[in-house]
Amino acid sequence: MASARYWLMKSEPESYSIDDLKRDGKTHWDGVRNYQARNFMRDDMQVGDLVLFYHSNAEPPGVAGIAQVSKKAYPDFSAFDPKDKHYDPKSSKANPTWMMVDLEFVEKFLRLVSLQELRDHPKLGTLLVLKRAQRLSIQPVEKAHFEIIRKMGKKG
DNA sequence: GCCAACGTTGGC
DNA sequence: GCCAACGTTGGC
Repeated sequence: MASARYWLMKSEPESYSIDDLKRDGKTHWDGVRNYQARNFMRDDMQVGDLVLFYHSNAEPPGVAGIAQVSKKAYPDFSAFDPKDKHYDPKSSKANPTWMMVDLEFVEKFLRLVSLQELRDHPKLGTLLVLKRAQRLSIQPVEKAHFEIIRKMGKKG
């Protein structure tokens, strides 16, 4: 079995925050409509992979906590529902275009680790989320970077 | 609210 | 297959 991977996944806290995940315990990550992000979920995510839960479009934006992949990729049923915001008529049940994974809550950081703090950290230079206009909603993260950010979130 | 950057669409 | 137009993301 390949070793666990680490990820960063963005969510707008107004639609789904780390507190929502804490309340729910787990959730399905529906609504991803970007091929690169889908491929990460479909091809690379394994049960047990750890995820930095990132609040985007927030004040301030940053990493709010940690989640864990609890179910491998399966068809995103929100694409089949004409009433759903993320409905995609090109995706059929017989041949689904879009996939999702399930995430379960692991921990909420003692404090939000802001995007600015990530930028200021000397060892996080290649972290993808720091790149200008990096819009990808699911990004791979190096283990060393994951550990640094987790530690930042555990300090007051 | 602005707008740069980027992915997708569709005309040719 | 090119590329302009368009829609979306997301920091500021």
